[in-house]
Amino acid sequence: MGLTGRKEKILQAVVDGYIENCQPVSSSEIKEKHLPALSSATIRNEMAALEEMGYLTQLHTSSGRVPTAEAYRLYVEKLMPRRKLTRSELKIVKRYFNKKITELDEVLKNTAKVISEITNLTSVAYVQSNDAATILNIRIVRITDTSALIIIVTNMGVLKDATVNIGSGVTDEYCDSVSQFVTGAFAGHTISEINRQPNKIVKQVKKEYERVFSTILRIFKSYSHDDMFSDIVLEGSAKILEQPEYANLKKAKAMLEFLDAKEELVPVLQNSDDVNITFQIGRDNEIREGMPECAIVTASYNIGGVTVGNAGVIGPIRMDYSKVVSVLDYLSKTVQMLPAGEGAQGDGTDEYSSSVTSDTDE
Amino acid sequence: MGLTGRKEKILQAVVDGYIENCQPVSSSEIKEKHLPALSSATIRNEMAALEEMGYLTQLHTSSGRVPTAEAYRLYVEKLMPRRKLTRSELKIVKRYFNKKITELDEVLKNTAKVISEITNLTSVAYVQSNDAATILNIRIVRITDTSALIIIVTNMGVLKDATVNIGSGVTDEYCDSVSQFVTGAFAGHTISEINRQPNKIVKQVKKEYERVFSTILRIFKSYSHDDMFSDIVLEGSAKILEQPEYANLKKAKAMLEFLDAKEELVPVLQNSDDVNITFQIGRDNEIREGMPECAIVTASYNIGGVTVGNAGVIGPIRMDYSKVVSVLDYLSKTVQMLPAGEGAQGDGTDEYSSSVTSDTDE
DNA sequence: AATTAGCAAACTACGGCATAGAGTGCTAAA
DNA sequence: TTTAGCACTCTATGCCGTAGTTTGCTAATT
Repeated sequence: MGLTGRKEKILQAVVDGYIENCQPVSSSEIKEKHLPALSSATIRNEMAALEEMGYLTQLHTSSGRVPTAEAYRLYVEKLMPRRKLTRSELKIVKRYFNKKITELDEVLKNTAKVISEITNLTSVAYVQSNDAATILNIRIVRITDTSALIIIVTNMGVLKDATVNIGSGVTDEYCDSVSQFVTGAFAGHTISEINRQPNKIVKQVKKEYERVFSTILRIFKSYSHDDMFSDIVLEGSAKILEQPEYANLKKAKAMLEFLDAKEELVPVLQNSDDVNITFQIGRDNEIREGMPECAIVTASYNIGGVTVGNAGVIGPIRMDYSKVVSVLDYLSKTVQMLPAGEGAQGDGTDEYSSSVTSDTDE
Repeated sequence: MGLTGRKEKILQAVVDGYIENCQPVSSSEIKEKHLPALSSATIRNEMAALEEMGYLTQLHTSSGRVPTAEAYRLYVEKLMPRRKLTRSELKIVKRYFNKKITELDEVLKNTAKVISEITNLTSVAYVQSNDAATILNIRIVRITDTSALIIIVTNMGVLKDATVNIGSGVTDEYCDSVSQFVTGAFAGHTISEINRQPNKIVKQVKKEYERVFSTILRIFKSYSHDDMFSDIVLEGSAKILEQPEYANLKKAKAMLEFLDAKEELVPVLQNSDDVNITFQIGRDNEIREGMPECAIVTASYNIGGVTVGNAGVIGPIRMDYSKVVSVLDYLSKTVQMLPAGEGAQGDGTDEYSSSVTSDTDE
């Protein structure tokens, strides 16, 4: 069922007004600020209709109207104004990204900080575990007489390094031969392929390579989708308390507890890969049970078509979606993430660094 | 000025009572629960004296007494009961530490979680940057044609690995020769020695090694005390809101903002190395300016006489110090941290794992 | 000299009450 | 279809009085 232009205008006015003040919006307020040509009575009638349609509610019979979650969904889809970042907002971005950034962790942290600072909401960023990486090379490096370091190089960067304890005296020659063997075995395959059917890919393993071999398999396992490894960063959790909807201590606590359990946030933050920005607006079934009422907006960050991570905000359903979208959009376009997969280690040189361009292009 | 035994008893009763209920303690309450032999009037006189001495205050003329910060300081030093962990508390410890733990990060996180869960306070743990580690070996491993990974092995574990970009085609032979050179240059020295006078330790560097060399120096720099690298973990920040003293939204927000700025927490958490447990009880000059009123109790964790990190709690001045101390004490004695320095990488095998003994020995 | 009973004074916490103000829905007129 | 006018509903706020708690002080007691 479509909305007439006037209803749309009024709905937008209510949402905008409520986002701004967190106060029920009255008919006279709308008349004055947005539709002076109409009388408040007419606007009241339209608002009553919008309530009938499920877009508005009242807290009590003599209060103004408040948008429903459905109204916000329509708002982000059609109604909301598309902004660019203001000069001062761009300054904030630059402040965090103009220096050389050498670690993926830092990019994550800074992204989250920028988002939180500009939107004044709690933000979250994380690197997605990605088992689509293809193995290029595996190196075993002797550390002590009995232990060695495993280095796995993929097309998305250096994966993870774990030390493995190899009973007796380890020689460099032994390491080289294991390196050759495992590289030969795995190179060219993606991690998910290997996880799915390790036996098919590798037919036979020499007895003395067993230990290294199983350790490597274990590392791959930790990258599978089921047992997701991911680095998650939260910024500005105190900002939750600035939102009037969490002024109630009980609600504030529920929200903070939700944020505290970082690991459990991951499934909630997952968004569909084909869309750049995902909205989850207080629809309970979409999100974890027992979760406090809130909205989550996330953007996925891609490198060469592959999603490497997500970043976004968590806040009350009444949030400034327009601003949030503009920030997420801008960052996803301009912050160049390191061309390395999850768990990649830092880079001591200047070759990779995040850059921010001066202009947005919407 | 010493306290008579009776005054001590009354003071202890007030502190204990206030810790338990967060309610001003009245003379009659003390009479009933602790000193039935005395009249409330006598106790009132003593309490007035304790107020005169700076150990108690009242919120208003007709309220009971509340301990001052000074009272808590005396309490933790002399008055408080020394407990052992209860059976159920030990269970919590075991729940987090009975599985194999392979990464220092995990130990940190679990330590913080245990502390937070048992004390019901916000806890914090961090690994101290330690530049006392001695270099054993440095390996340069070829990753791609133009880049290599630097692995630094110290007596405290594998330090950090950074990729370095080496302009033209990198061969394994080149890597080996660089490895030999830098190992020869640095092995046997501590990081702080190298940071202090790199030129004295290494006289001359071949032109083609320059790049790798400077990258390594930069890594060492990041471990110096000035530019501290440290991993800091916060657990249960939502628990702050359970404390009545932060029921006020403004105070809660101040506290959460303080916790949000993790980096700034480090200097606050630093404690004197020679003492096992350090108390900072609302003495403003000791702690950062603008900090909300709170108490911080930290324990330092040592391996072989070297402090590898700290862990503790942050909460209201009125906290259950007795319980806090018993937990910190127990953990510092029984959780065996990984024998690896800061920044050590994970360990894919079972060789290192944290263990928890079943009994306390106080 | 120390302790205690008794009592007035101080102060908070709470519930009830009345009032002001904001906003709506409805009806009848334009 | 729109609007003016009005009664009705509900919240928010401040005021007031009362009940209850705890203290400090004084005078009596041990």
